[in-house]
Amino acid sequence: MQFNDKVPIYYQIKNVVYYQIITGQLAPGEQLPAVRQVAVNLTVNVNTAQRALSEMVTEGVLESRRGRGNFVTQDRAKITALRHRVIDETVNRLVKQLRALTLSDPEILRAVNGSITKEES
Amino acid sequence: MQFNDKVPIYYQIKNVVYYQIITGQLAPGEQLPAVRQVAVNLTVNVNTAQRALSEMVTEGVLESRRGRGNFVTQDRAKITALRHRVIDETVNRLVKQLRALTLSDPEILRAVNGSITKEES
Amino acid sequence: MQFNDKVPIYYQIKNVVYYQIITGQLAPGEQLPAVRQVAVNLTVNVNTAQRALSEMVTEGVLESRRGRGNFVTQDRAKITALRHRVIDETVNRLVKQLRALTLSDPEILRAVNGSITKEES
Amino acid sequence: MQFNDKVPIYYQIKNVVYYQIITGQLAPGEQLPAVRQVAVNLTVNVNTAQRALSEMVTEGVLESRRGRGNFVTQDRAKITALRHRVIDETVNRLVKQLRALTLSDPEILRAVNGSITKEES
DNA sequence: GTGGTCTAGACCACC
DNA sequence: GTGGTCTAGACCACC
Repeated sequence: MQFNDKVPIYYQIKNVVYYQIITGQLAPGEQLPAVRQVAVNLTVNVNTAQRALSEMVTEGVLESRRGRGNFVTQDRAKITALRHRVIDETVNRLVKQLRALTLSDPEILRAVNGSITKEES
Repeated sequence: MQFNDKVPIYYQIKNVVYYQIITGQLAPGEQLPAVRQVAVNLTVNVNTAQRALSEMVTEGVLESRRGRGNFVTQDRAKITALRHRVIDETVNRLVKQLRALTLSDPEILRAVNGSITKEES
Repeated sequence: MQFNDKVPIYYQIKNVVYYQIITGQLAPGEQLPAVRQVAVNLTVNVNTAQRALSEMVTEGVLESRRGRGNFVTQDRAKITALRHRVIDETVNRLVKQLRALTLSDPEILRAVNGSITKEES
Repeated sequence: MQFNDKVPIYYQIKNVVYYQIITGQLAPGEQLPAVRQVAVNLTVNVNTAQRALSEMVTEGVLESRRGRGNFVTQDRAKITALRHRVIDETVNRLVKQLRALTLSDPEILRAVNGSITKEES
């Protein structure tokens, strides 16, 4: 009997920022709060916040301007690609979970369709 | 900026057991490890494990036989109902996430369909 | 030879609150005293009081507003259902006791009728 | 907010013995276990057990034979009277509770009738 | 051995 | 301030 998925914190931070960029809460070119501020906001170690941000810089989602701060990329194509990547990961995770629940592929489709059709979801 | 999943531990435990029951790793009528054993296995306090199990007893998913232990219900209908409940919650959570990613309903369906069709997921 | 009622304390607390809600001493939507206050009033541990209240939240009899307090449900149908549930349990317990006292069903009815008719009860 | 009914222990003991006599588990003339034994069985103080028994002796339900022990009365009329007394108290208590739950007298009768009619009670 | 309940005390999240 | 969760440790009932 195992549980504790233990998604690393820096990974969770990345996802939060991803969502904000995809939904436009963080616009292209917009400046992010200072790393130290991010760390305080999330009650997280500065190094953890730094790791999350620097990985996103590597990915090209963020741009780091030395001494100025971190900024959302202005490259719309990169944001679109990010959106597709996050969607894919989300959907794949779900499909995996549903298959683990012994659902066949047609049943999965029907379940998703049912959830969409309902108004209250 | 918020993240902290903060899914209570007892809730996570419930989900692990749910999965084991739904997938048949825990068969109907099968005995669970003793509460204290569950607590040790998950490095969790006995009360926390107890809470998870006793809630599942209330739900009818488990049966508690005083002084004997906890057992998976023998009532197949309850297990089926549990499976549907867990599936619903899983799918609804996904749909919510995808909508948050600004996906329209047809896009959601297409995305799920795409994920299923791919072999490597 | 067994006796020890051993009705758990949290269960007794629930019953007290049930009565207050059913009789209207606690009106729909009314706020309950803080959990810690309830615990002090009943000279009971906070966790015990918390357990009683949170079970009633699960049942839908109470509503918990995080950081604000616990409130009686505004849903009159739930209160009516609660009243019926408590009545049923009370009556069933009695009938069981009377049958244990070797009363036949007609004798039970006659006894209840007699008790009602008397003025001094 | 009050609860703790606090039915005195000696009173609870009396009720247990009453039931045993009424249902015939303790036959007329039958000897009861020694007071010290009763106390041990119920994990109760000897004085408490003694009080329960001596009150029942006063009531004529039990007979104490010095140096021999306590015995159920042989007088059937007393047992019958006891049965009626216990029934009356039980029924009156119920009626009181149901009235507290804002039930009218006809509703009480209907509720009891309903409970009797159901097979599963 | 098993589960069920309770207390004491802590820490967190939301307000 | 409010409720929610968790740990540590105890004691009881049933087996």
